[in-house]
Amino acid sequence: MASTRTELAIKAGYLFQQRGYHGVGLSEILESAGVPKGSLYHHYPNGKADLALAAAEIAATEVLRIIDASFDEAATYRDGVTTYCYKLAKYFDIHEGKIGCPVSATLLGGPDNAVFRETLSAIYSRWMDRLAEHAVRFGQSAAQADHNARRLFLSLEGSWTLARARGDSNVIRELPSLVCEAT
Amino acid sequence: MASTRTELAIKAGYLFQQRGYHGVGLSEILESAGVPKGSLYHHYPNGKADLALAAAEIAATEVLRIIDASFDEAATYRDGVTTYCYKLAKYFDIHEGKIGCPVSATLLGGPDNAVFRETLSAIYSRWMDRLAEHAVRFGQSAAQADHNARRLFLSLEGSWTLARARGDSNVIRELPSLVCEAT
DNA sequence: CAAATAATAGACCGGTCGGTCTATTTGATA
DNA sequence: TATCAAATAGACCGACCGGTCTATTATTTG
Repeated sequence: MASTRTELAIKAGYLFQQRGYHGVGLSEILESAGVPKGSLYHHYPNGKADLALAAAEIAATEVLRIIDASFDEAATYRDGVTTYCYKLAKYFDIHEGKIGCPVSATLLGGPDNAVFRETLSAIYSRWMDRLAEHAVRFGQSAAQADHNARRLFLSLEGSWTLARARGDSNVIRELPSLVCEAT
Repeated sequence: MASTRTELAIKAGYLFQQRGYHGVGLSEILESAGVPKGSLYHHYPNGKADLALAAAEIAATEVLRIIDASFDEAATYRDGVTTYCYKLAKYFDIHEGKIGCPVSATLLGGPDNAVFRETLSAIYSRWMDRLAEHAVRFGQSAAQADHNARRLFLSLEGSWTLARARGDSNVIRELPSLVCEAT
């Protein structure tokens, strides 16, 4: 098992993704991670807010990892997009369709804090930049790559929401044909 | 002023859209609407949950109205999309960039309730269907129309999220060039 | 081994949560 | 005007919230 500190952030992350920052109480997080309250405030002196930022950071990095894994093994840009969407759909299913974008529920639902919004904005930019890098690697111009990265990202955010509402991950799997021009 | 019942739902809606179902307390809703607690439970016997459903329904209808207003006065499908996005961006600005999709924060952030998810799913379908109807009206085939409606809807949901994170409504205004093929 | 530090453990606190309940006021109807 | 339901008003409740604090146990380090 990961360190207590990491374990807390991961478990808190799952819960935040399901029911939002204010929808989850500390007691539930603590119980889910099997950790007493003293440990939480030892590792995260600012409590819930710290924990949410850490959880978002971990989730954001995990998504970057998935992006790389998807595009590194791809033959074309569209292949990468397809693999990426399938991996995310699988992730969605594993969590019983109760989970949305790994960071938006945590950070947008949180306190009206500027730090939260800026962190979220930075994470989104990181994702889009990475997607664009891969697009460039497959021969797209910088402008094309940015265009396609943003298009994919925005649609994906929407798909996550629609998938949760419908309880159906296929919405995510259908994305490639929606965002990529017909071959 | 609208009836107490409607006023409550509207004000509650704005607050839910900003901070999610669990992020807003009854006391704040009551204060915002200038209504005592007794009235709330008179008009909405099931309390907060009822109120959220009513708020979502009102917001959903308002969006349909905006869709119609945008496409009815348009010369082409793309014109309609552009007007639609501009209207929504303006709505976003009016509320100081603190507001997201008028229904997702309210219903997805709410109780883990099946009714909430089904209501949300139905609202989304209504929006996409209406968008597709207008697309057909501009000469698109049923398949094209569905494709474009879903593409617009998903990107728009994403744009709302990104706009909130960045505090910038231009993300929404840039949508038409992102989701419509180059003219 | 001794001392210091890190980490765990959980009792406890004031405040706020959503919800209930009784009382009063308002407005329609006879 | 008398009656009755609709609506308003807000005191009150137990539960839970995030957070603080002290005590104890592990772990490192001299």
